Amino acid sequence: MRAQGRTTQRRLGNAGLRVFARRGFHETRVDDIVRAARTSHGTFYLYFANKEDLLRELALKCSAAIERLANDVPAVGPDSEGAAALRGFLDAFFEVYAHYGVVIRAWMEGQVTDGAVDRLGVDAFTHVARALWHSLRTAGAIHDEATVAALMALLERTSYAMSSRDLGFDHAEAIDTLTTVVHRGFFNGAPGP
Amino acid sequence: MRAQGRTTQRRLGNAGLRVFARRGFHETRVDDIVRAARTSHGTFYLYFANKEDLLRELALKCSAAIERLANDVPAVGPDSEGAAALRGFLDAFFEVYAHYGVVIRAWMEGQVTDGAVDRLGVDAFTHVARALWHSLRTAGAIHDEATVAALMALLERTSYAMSSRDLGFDHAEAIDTLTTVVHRGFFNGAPGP
Amino acid sequence: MRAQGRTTQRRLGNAGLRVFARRGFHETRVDDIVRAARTSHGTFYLYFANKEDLLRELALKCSAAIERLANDVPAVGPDSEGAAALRGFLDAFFEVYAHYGVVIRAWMEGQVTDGAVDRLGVDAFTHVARALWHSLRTAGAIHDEATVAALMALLERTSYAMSSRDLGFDHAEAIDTLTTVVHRGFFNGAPGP
Amino acid sequence: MRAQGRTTQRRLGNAGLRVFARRGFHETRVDDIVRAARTSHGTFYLYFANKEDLLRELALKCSAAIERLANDVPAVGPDSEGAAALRGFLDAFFEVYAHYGVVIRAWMEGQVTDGAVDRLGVDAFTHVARALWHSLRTAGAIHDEATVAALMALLERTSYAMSSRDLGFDHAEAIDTLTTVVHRGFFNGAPGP
DNA sequence: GATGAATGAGATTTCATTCAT
DNA sequence: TATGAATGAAATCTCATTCAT
Repeated sequence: MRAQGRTTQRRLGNAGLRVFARRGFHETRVDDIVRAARTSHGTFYLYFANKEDLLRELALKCSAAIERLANDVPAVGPDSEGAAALRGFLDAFFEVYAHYGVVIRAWMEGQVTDGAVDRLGVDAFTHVARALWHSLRTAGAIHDEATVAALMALLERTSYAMSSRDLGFDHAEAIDTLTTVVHRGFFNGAPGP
Repeated sequence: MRAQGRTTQRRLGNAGLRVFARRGFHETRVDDIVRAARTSHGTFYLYFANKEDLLRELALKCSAAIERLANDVPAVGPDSEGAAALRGFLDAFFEVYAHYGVVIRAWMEGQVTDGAVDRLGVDAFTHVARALWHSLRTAGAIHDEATVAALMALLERTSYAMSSRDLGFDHAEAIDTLTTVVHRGFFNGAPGP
Repeated sequence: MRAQGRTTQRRLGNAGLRVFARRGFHETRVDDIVRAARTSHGTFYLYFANKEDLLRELALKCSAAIERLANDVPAVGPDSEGAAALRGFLDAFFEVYAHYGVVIRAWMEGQVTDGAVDRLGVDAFTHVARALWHSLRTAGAIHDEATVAALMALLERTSYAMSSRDLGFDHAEAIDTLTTVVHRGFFNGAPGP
Repeated sequence: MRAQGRTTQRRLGNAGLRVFARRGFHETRVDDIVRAARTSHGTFYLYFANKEDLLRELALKCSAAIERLANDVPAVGPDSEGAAALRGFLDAFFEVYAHYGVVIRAWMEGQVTDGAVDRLGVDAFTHVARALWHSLRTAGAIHDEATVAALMALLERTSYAMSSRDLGFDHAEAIDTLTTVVHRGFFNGAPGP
């Protein structure tokens, strides 16, 4: 594949991400994607075996991004410095979600049927969870499985809400509050001034 | 419509809930529903204009169930009695979610296109959120909008995880832990012994 | 069949005529008819074998009405008295058409598949044509087959136009003019004053 | 759309005209059309939104043909030369009707639901009527609205009869007679020898 | 006599995918 | 490498007709 081909493939990938986000995976027609990418049906099938294959490719990129997140889980101390570190991580988390939200949801709803790729996603999230577990333990906080699951849930759900529906509150402020809540509720953060 | 008709309609509604839950709304074929309800295509279209219309009807019932939840948000004190009250509410919340999870997800993904019904759902969740806000205030805890949103997110996301994927942990135990986390993290609950 | 039954049957017949006229035979649903007759599907099939059967019944009544027309074709002299006689006939013709137009059209379009009934219609129109032929001959006018066909066509087509589309001209005036045209063009009527 | 596509679309249009003529619009199944055009269901819906849309396209062509007729209405003198000119026009009129009869009937029965296209048809016929009005006036004959309407009716109805049912008389002879009748009855044509 | 529920054959329509150019 | 045309399997939906009550 040469430069032109790679460009076309990338254009299709981006178009897919855009249209999936707007319409949802199932409601998206191949026709929508090729129109958004300003190319043709024939071309789409030149680069992807089918609609799911495109999702799979996007899922691969997404899992890589999540793995990077896992490596960036910081140590979170009880003081304001810990809160800042936590906040940086939450920022990064939401960033990934804003970009790959659809893919993540498709994942969670079991629409990624390729077992290997599905596994990659589960693994990536597991790594984030494990990193959080370590961080919680380091902080001397409760760190059993359920707590970690609850923390993950909180992050995912909030990300989803922030990326999909405009809930009428300020983005930065929301992260601030969430940081506080997570810091105190999960990481034994000290009550603020 | 007579008794027999009402029965059939109810049977179709229940079948829909079952099949939607198993297959997801988009993947469900009208054929699946009528087979599950042991009736015919024609009969389905006698009672519902189409698949979406069935979802709409289910959404109506669901919003009523959520409204009932909103009325049952208890006062949550810092002691173990408060924790027990909270736990009761969480139980009820998960119950509704286990029953109507698909509908709620369809709602959140914007598949309920009837504006009026969509509004009912938003309203119902808003009422729950407002009731939680009151309860947080009564408990003397942080109760700004973002905190409430985060709490709602935690409940929803955990409910989803518990109703859809078997995460390999015990149901009752999970609610226990969640109760503790929410009690301490959101309601100023006293640290356990 | 007792009085109540006959009433119901008549109600269905009238409803059919009404709905056929509004929607056309093919576009009419049995459902439309029973709703218009304020009765039920089951009842409809109590009195008619199917939708076509209703059309057949209406066609029977219609052919009787047309036969009566055939018997009322007057002698048409060249003077104003002849014109008056002609006008009376045209009035009657339009009357029948206004009532049974749909049935006649269904006939002409071959939607009455019962051969015997179709024949009744053809016969009835043939009788009218033959009566007109006699009248033309009596008047000393051209009276070959094609002329009669053309005259019939003129009557039918005008009736159709008058019964279906509002062409923005006055009904009575239209019959006056048509009387003049037919009188002069077909019956050797004397030019007016 | 490229050459191949245009060919296929035209093939479908012609097939539609053929099948509509044979079966009638309502009785025609999309299946009949694609079989006649030797193509597939999918292809049909590639070029037309549905059966009505095809009718609409045909109606567009038809209205153009009728507009051409309107421009070809000749002056009709009282002598045999006038009769010949009239005959030429009637020939053209029947030609159009033989080709587009179904469409015209569908029009008159209100099956063309697109208001704009319906309007085109009404306009086209109005133009023919207006041209006939001019011609009648030029000939010094009665030329009020109703007379023109009657003349139009005669032409349409005869065309319909000639194109749809074999009435057992000779085509050419029928036009001859009609020419005579119209010439004398409407255009003040001189009585023949 | 009357009813509304149920049916299923058949029609319409969609859309992922293949193919010839 | 790119394209638009073509396909047909599968889905949705309609509605005349039958039937149990």
